[in-house]
Amino acid sequence: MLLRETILEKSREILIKEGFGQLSMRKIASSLNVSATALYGHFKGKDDLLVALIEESVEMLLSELTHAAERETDAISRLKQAALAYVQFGLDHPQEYEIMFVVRSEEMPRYPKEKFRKVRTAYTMLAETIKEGHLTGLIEEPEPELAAYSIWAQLHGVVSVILNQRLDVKISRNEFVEHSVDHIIDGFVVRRQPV
Amino acid sequence: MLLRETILEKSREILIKEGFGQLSMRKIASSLNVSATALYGHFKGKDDLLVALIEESVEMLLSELTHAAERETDAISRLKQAALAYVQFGLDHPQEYEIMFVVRSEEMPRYPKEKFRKVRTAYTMLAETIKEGHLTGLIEEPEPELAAYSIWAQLHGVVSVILNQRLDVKISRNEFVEHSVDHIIDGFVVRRQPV
DNA sequence: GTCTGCAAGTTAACAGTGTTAAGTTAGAGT
DNA sequence: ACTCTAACTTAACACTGTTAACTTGCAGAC
Repeated sequence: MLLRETILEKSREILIKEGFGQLSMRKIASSLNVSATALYGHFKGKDDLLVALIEESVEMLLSELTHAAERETDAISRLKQAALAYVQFGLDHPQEYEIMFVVRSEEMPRYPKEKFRKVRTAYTMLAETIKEGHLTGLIEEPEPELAAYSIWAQLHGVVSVILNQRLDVKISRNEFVEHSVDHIIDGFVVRRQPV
Repeated sequence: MLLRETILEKSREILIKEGFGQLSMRKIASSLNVSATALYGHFKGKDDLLVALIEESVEMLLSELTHAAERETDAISRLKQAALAYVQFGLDHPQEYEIMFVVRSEEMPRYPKEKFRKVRTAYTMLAETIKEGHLTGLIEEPEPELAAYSIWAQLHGVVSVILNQRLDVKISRNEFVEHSVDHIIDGFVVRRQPV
């Protein structure tokens, strides 16, 4: 019996091992010793399968973000740990990150915007933390939601540049990440000691 | 006579009108009333054609960045104008931006990293400006090249999030851009007046 | 003026993609 | 025992990039 879960498992395996470009319905099917059309009984199409993979990946990411944040007490540390965890997730799971944030909805006409809503949940966590930091006076930011999107975008940029191998080989990856995350987060923080 | 230039022109037309996903060798060829294989006399393959398109687009972007920067005198204004121009270019030319910065080199096995070097020239401009601002004491940044990459990554994130339609509809695009660019650039600026 | 060589195109074909339509098959429920 | 249905099959369509082999027209050399 060919279950939905089995297909997803094998798909993720191929995705991780060979990358998104190599993930084809026929390849998934044949590696399960099954005809390609068999998959269409469990998923409406490749888009549908991909969305299922994406939703699983979002769960993974959210769980890691929550984990990273809950170890800290003050809003700023939480923010920074979450940011670092976000970047780390991208670097540790490049293929998963790609299907979540790089694969354009345009390539998936049948799942336009709504299905991607869940992807956005990542930023609400940021928004909450920022809002909290604002209330406790640690962060000067009148518009937490806007700031959350802004922070998210900037973190996404950091991950993208590394994953797309656009970084100069002379630049240390770790230094780059630290420098960027510091810059992204500390910009929102009220200077703790006067200059 | 079917010239290289004509192919590039038509390719760009299709790219802009229908998007990267719709840009196929056969479509380019047939819209030029020519067989698909004819293109292979002028380009080694689709990768090669794409790289040619990318190089043209990089020229466009660099010219706009230079233009935006040279209107200003101090390093900070130049930096901010260049940053705004970068984002604006991305929003004005989404398809061109995509082939430059989103299409992964993994999808183009024959043009691994080296051919993408020219894309990186954008950041050297930033590095120069930062270095200059550092010398004149307006910017506190001991590592201009690292900072340039960091700024670039963050700007790229801002553009990506908008282009991939990941931004909430309730968030104003202009506000988002302004907020983000301010945050990205001002973080490097020495506070002009004490708090 | 004929002949050669080459550049620029052609058609046919291969291997791959997502997807649909129609047919089979095995097993559970009545 | 019969029917219905879920899960699968093969065949086919319309695409994709790319290669090999063939044609055609034109410029330059003798």
